[in-house]
Amino acid sequence: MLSKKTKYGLKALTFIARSTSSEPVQVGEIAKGEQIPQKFLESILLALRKAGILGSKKGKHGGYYLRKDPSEILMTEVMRVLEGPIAMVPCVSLNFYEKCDDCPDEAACSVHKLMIQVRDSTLEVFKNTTLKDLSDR
Amino acid sequence: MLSKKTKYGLKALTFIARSTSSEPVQVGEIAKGEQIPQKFLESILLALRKAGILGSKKGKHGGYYLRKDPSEILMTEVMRVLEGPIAMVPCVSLNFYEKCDDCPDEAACSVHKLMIQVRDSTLEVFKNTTLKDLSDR
DNA sequence: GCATTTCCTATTAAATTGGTAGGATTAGTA
DNA sequence: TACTAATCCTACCAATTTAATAGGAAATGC
Repeated sequence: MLSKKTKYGLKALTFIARSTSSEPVQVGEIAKGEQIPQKFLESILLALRKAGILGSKKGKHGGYYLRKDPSEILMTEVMRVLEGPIAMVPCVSLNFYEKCDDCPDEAACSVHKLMIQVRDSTLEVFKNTTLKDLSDR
Repeated sequence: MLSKKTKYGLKALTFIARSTSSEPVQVGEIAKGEQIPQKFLESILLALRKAGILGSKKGKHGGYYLRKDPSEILMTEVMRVLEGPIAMVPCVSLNFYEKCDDCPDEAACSVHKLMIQVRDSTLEVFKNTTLKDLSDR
């Protein structure tokens, strides 16, 4: 299940990408426009900034802005920041690999093989979708 | 993240599919062979039985058996029983559809479009994988 | 120097997950 | 018929995660 955090994060990024103003977009605006609890949204945007996807400016006329063109922001990157690993099990994760404690032999594990296929097909979608695709109507 | 329930369930089904005996497979055997807490496994197999994937026999020499040939048991069916909806958001779920409370217009929602693609690509994998594929080594 | 905004830490309530406990029910067998 | 071995069923519990809230520190612009 997609977390609210991710859902809110994607909506916020789309909102920012659609902004025509030259000034940064403020959390309050996004929260109001997308019906997201403001304080919760703050923490999400902060995470996106720490990951290098967003930039920010403090104080009056401050806010958040994209660090790259929407067409260069891949869903792989965004989803990993917001939702974490794309794989459904750590033992098939490319970026967050961890061995299962229970599985003696990964190559022989039936779940393993299936989850690799799911990972690859999901990855294919995220790799071919950018923020621009989301924000174009 | 894949739940332990699903992981255990898949391993148990594979175990049963690989059994050569003509007698049903007992929970205790599976629990021991796959390192799964027995009581937890009981509840999982019960769910699979109620969904019609497994059959059971009580008493001495009782246990669980497959209701269909492994090659006819699709992952779509199994995953829906164990993990629930395949879609990451209820508003794109084919079998468990629910409207989002926050989204005024589904067609315009940027998250919606992305999640439909993820659902379809995952579905494609599950639709083309059977229990036989998991249990073949 | 004051208002406005992001930034940071801590706390909390609710839901979910993973597992346990205990016994009822059913089927085979001596 | 009594006993044993298995599934079946209900309830409960602990740990974790999620979704949020609270309160203020730090920076910026006027």
